[in-house]
Amino acid sequence: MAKQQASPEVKASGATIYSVAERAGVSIATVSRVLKGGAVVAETTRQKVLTAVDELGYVPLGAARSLAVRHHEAHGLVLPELAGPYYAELLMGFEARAAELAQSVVLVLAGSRTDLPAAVRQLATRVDAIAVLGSSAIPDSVVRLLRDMKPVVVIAGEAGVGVEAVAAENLESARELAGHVLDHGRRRVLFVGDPDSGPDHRDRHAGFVAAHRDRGLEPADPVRVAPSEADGTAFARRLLRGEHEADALMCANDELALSIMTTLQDAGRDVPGDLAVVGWDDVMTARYVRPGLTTVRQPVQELGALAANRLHELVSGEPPLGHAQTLPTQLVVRSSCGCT
Amino acid sequence: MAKQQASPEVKASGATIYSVAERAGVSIATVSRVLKGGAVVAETTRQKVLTAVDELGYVPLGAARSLAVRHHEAHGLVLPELAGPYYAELLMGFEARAAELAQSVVLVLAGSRTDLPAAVRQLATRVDAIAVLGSSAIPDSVVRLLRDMKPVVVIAGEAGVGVEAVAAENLESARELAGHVLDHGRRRVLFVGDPDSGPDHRDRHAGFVAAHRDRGLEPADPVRVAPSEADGTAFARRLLRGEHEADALMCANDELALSIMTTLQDAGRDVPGDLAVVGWDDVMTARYVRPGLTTVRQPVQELGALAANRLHELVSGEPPLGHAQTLPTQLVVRSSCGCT
DNA sequence: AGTGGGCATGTAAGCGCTTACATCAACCAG
DNA sequence: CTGGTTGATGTAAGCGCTTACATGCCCACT
Repeated sequence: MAKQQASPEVKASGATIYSVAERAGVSIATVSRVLKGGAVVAETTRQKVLTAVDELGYVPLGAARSLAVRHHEAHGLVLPELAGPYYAELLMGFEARAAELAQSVVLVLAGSRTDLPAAVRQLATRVDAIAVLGSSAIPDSVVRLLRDMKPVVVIAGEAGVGVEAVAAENLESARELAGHVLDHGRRRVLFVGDPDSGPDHRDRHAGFVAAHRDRGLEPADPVRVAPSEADGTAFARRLLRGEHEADALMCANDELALSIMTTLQDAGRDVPGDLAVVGWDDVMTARYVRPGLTTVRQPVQELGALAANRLHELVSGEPPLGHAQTLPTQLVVRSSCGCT
Repeated sequence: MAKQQASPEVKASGATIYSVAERAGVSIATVSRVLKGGAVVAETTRQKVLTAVDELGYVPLGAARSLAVRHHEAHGLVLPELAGPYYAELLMGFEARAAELAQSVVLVLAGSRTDLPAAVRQLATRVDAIAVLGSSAIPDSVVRLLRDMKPVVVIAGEAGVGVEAVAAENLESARELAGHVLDHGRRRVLFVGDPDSGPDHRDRHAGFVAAHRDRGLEPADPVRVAPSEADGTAFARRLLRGEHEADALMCANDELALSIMTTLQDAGRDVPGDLAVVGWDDVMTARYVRPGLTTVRQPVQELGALAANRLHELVSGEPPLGHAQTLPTQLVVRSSCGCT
């Protein structure tokens, strides 16, 4: 019988640092050193180890390493869902920055969990720090829960004791946007969206109010509508039925604005002639519809990256910031507001 | 001096199963049992433990558990990026199913990695199985690498030795879509997209060819264009300059179709009068543009869920399927194809 | 030749869990 | 009473890594 030989087709595993060490004829410490790199190892030894790793198809067990070094090298991210471009972009920015920092990202979508507290509790078990989206879809209680387990940063939400926040600017840009609409001569502009659905939308509404006050005008009460296509369409129908009076709509996000605008157009209304419509987010569709949707662009990816970055700094022991970090936004004027 | 007492404001950690056991006056085995549930523990003991857990703010260390039980209870997912709704939806479906199966999901975006092989190698270190998107953005070498480390399923890609595949149907629906366009009387239809950018687009092109052959027609050569907005716009400009001749375009995806369609319209061309345009994916914008974009809807979320499911079955020791699993798609006829 | 200092490697002690097995008390049947 | 059950808990052996420290070797000096 010839000497035994590992068949290369075998799906690996079973190989541990011990089997590698044995095959290479060295100690496990040496294997660990060559795998990690950076330590002094003789070149010939290194080669022997690398060969053994290869032949055995050795894949280190992350859990063992994590246990030994006592951290996970992973960040958690909790988002409501991924419909629409906003969260996806946020996630891209987050993941990209996390990758640079050599952190894995483990994702939890609140929408698909029947037991969110349990899900985040279990998330906390396997990451070093967690970013959460500040949204009504993610109750405060969850943030509090997280907070005394791991470092937490809230995205587009509010800072609190033990919780940092990063956000895009809302109030001033909303004030600017609403002002822009009012300066077109519109006098009955409605805020469509729910100021209570999160600090983000609350601030947009606050800007809406401020712009009116700036001009000595009295703002109308907000029309409370969930920020989704379906709810936008439903609102548009009510508008068509005459249940609301308006010459302009400032919507809490683009999905709302777009669904409303097209529903009105399909019913023969002229936008912006009869009614101006503006949104928030600058989603892809905003530049494809006619008239182009006037909206506000947020640096969403940067926001995600910033969150990942703060998480890492927090984990690395940097002191928590007392205040929220805010990123500037940009008014994108197209034609739906009445501009030509 | 009064007895020492833990302040509740302290950010936890440091607490281990040992400290909990000590505080509760039991052994670590008992703590483990109550935390895991399902084992016989006296009610009074359970309460003592729970109280101690609470007071100490104990968060179990996932790595330690993983090491002891010898699996991660996590699935990896490798996607090219997250721009556009396709991948985001896929991810949603994947995450939702993974959640049901109590698996964490750790995400790797190829786009943000300078060293993808290293990234996936390190991913393999911390998950039990991995789903990869079959795309030219993710080289085959990466899939092969993964394959002899962990169970792998390729999404919208090809099965191979040791690699399962799940996909949405492409060929027949493409044949149907192309046939639909041809049956409108169009005789010079161009396939816009790159058949080599992945099995998905390759099959769509194959369907395009088949539909021509079905009718005794000779298909034009594909116009090789990357499936993105920018490349679509560039192609549209070439078309306007007369560099291509066509009365219909079958685009590899909606982003391409939409950017081409609006560029043509902005230049005064009539769609579908002068030129019919159809896409693939049924993104949100497809129903907002005028004319509505005729396209094909894929069950993207289900595809993600299916992948997560197979991963779990594979991990649980079920035998690999020899063939790819295919989900049906649905032709969505609007007006851009020439229908009224 | 003797000695000290690097360099390369090995030894072994954890890291914080799970779990098979051992123990022990309480109880019941004989 | 005694021995066998049963139920609740404890004991201790890993799981596969990292890393502080110990060891041993080779060589340059004196």
